[in-house]
Amino acid sequence: MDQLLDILKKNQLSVTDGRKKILKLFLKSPGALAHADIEKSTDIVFDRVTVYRTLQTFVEKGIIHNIPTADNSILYALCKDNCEAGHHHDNHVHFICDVCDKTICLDNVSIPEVKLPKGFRQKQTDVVISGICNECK
Amino acid sequence: MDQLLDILKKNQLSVTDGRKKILKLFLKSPGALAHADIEKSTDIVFDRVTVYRTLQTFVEKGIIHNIPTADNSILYALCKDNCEAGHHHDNHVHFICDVCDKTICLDNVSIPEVKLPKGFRQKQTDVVISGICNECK
DNA sequence: GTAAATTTGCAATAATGTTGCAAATATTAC
DNA sequence: GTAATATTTGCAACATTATTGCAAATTTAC
Repeated sequence: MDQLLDILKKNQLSVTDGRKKILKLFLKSPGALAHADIEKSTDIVFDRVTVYRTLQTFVEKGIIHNIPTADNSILYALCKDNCEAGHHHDNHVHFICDVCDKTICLDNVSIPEVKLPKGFRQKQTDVVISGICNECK
Repeated sequence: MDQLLDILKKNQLSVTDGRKKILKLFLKSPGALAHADIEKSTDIVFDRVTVYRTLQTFVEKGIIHNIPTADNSILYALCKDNCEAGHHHDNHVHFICDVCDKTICLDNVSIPEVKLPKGFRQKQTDVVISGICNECK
């Protein structure tokens, strides 16, 4: 059965063309996507606003998560199965290639423990590594 | 002697009111600053463009560095002494408080080693932890 | 001090993100 | 399938954030 429908229905979302196409993009893409990437994708001819709202919905439902970047861009990537709405268990490292500029989720590399000073309570840890990826070198 | 002048001259920058005031803000601030923080600061009455260019110059010279965030904001923080132009040795953890929304450089918490898959070459590692800081709890 | 180099502010422009509302589409009940 | 209801989409307008060129002002070097 169709994976797209499956994901959307599991999250109690109406199945629309926009959501299907954007979700398909994520499933096809090896790395993370910026809003601009999605808008520029020739497959998708939807309004800017629709893209914004779709991404927002997907984040709320836990289908995708956003990745911290040092520049001002917001990147989104698919969440693994164990993400629920509002609860992201996104404990892998993100890699940004300086050459091809792509962001890749290193699902196999887990985030190391970090001990914080007294009084700090830790909720989420993001690790972003930049350098040269395995395709560019 | 004046610390501000010292830093600016070491980096071969003209000493101007704007640069002095913005640099002073960073020296006073315990954590990281967003562009908006700097603009809103009552001390500074410079044009937006000047703030943008000053921050850009400071980053290029290695005086400040930017911090990755999961939302769209860009945060800047002072670099420690061992940063050179273009080469940031910014190996500490950044903490973002969910309550007061401040970003703090945890200079004492160093970044753990992360082993990458074959073919990846690592240049910089950023760790951003969010939660509740020692003042809000 | 003066000349040369740099920096600043203004204006215009571009890019990015948000909101309200009517039209279009999807879902539910039958 | 069709009708009623709920949701989503696109448009328009607007708000925020970022960038560029150029003349005026400031800083530096002499």
